[in-house]
Amino acid sequence: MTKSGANLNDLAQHLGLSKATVSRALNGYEDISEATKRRVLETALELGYEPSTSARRLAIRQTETIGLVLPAATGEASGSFISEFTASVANALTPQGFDLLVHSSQGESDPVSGYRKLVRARKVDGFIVIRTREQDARVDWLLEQGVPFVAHGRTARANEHAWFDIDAGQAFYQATQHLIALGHRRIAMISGGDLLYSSRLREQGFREAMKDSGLFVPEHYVTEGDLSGLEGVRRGAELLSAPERPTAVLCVNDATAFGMIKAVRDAGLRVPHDVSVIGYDGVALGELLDPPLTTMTRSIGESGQMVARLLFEVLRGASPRQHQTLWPAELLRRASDGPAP
Amino acid sequence: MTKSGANLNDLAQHLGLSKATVSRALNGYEDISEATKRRVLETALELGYEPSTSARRLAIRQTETIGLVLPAATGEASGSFISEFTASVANALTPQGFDLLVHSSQGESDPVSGYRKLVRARKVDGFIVIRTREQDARVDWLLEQGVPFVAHGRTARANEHAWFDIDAGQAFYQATQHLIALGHRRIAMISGGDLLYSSRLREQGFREAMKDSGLFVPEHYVTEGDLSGLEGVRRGAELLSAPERPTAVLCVNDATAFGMIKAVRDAGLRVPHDVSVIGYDGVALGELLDPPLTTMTRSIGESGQMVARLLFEVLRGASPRQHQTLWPAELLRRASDGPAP
DNA sequence: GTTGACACCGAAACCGGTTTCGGAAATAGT
DNA sequence: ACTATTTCCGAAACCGGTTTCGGTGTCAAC
Repeated sequence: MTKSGANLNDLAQHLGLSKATVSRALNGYEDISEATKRRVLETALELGYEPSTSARRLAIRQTETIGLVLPAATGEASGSFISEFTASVANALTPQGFDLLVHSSQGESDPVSGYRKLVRARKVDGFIVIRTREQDARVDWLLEQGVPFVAHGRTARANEHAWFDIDAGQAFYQATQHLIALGHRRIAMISGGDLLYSSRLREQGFREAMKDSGLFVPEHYVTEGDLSGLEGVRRGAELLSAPERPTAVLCVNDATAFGMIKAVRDAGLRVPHDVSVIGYDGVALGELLDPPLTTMTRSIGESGQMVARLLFEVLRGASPRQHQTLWPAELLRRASDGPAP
Repeated sequence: MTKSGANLNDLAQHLGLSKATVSRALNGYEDISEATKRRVLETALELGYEPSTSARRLAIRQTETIGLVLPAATGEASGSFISEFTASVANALTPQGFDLLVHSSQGESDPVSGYRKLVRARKVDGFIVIRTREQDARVDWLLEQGVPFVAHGRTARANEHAWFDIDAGQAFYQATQHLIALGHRRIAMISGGDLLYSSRLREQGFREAMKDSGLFVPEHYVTEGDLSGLEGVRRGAELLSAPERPTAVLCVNDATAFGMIKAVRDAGLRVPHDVSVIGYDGVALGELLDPPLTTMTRSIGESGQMVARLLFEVLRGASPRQHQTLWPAELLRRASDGPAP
């Protein structure tokens, strides 16, 4: 892997200058004359010189790398989110000379162990934490260790760390209002439990909207899936066989909504004629469903960029308190919602 | 990031030994007595010593990192593939002490530039190349530079490099035979053009099976999508409005198949009663469709592990010729295929 | 009592950059 | 003309490991 010949020493000798001067010239220091700077740049180009990243990292005591550890149980549900998010983060890192190190914590029972490994080996300067939970062991540990990071999603300790989040609670509030405006009264929700803090917040958004409209939510109208389509089918079937069948069901994510739609079909009913269904995520496949899924969404790519930007601020030493960003989601109305029967 | 105190020097002094001895003790060299080895290990543990990865990488002239550059136009179609594949690769790399560096080539017109950057900066020891095309500029360049890599998927130069691939051609051959056995004669296919070499191979598998059964494939029966669901809808609509409407359609991937199913529905027909549809990929959401999608598949996680394993062989200096692996795919029969009308 | 082999360990070079500190030359100030 | 600044560059230390090459000390062999 060291076929490219020229290192800093070669370059310096070739120029009749010292390593120090060449290094500073290449890094644009002010105390090098314009003339030599130019000369150095030219010769560097000519010799095809490129600094060794390993040497650089050792010298500057930074890795210029940020870590992303993929959660263990990342079902198909969040597949496209993860790939798109990863790509956009990597993309935002590149212009700053940073790399993205992806680690997987499959097969490890402890969600923190991946982080611990990377920190102890000093392989990264900071982390991006995704799919946050309300009580998040990873966040606890990073906070305790004082490792820089920004979370995509809030936690119970959101006021202590930098985060970026989509205001899914607000989105569910509005979606609920939307359904109410369509005449629905018996509205249910398939939540995602504690797998995702956002799941609870979505639930709260739904509950508040109902309360604000003076509508009652029976106990069994809020049920907990696991963000998967299969659970959507099961929970959906339960909801539909309940004594007072709901006329609309909000789903914590699109995968669950797909399952819900299947459950409606299995029950011999139709969407949205008998039951309206709304999801969250905006996966492209929703467009192809029968009917096309109404959902809530926000550009994943923009989220990734935003998170990366926040992380740079944090690395620069900014207080996390000033780097907590909430963006609204939009209701993408397709055809799985309609007036109450 | 250098809060952890002990480095090799500290450790050596603390032990009254030299750096060299301590280093060799930690790396299990034979010329260190068992007694001191033990002593070193213990003290290292006690002091919480962990070698600096940056220093190590500089010294051994290796990065112990492999690069994965995400293709620019990776639509939602391959989202879950990429995330799952990435995770499994990262997972397989960890036990060997290797890291996965993910780079994105969004916004860059040249598919090679990402690779060039990583190689010049000496940030990786090798690459994993995904979504290969028949004429693949990335493979050409890596071959030319002599950079170690293994491809997930074949190319026109498959005999020159290491690769791992699923035998999708064979899978399509069998799927076609399966449809023929069900009585279908007018079978069409929505291909993926040159975006993916595998797409052509799938097409060939289909064509051969037809030929081997003495069936004719009209010109317009093989049409080219772009692997997206939307194109599936469009191409599907075209196929259905053709004079001799096909009774079965093979789709290059599941996303396209989803689109095809929608096209059938839009045309007022039913799957599989009027038209059978078969996809490829085995995405979980296919299970929730109406009807559940018949598809071809092979574990993505196993593929990732296999690719990683091959890469280690290549890095060890093995000839690429001995590291070309083809695995069969399986037909996952759900409910979108049936007897010819 | 040498000698040779062997088991263990240390000094120092090296990997390839960055950074501190100071010195020489050129310029400005009086 | 002589000092005081600047301007520009070099020597050397440093980052934290690995590796080469010897150099002891011990023990068996002769």
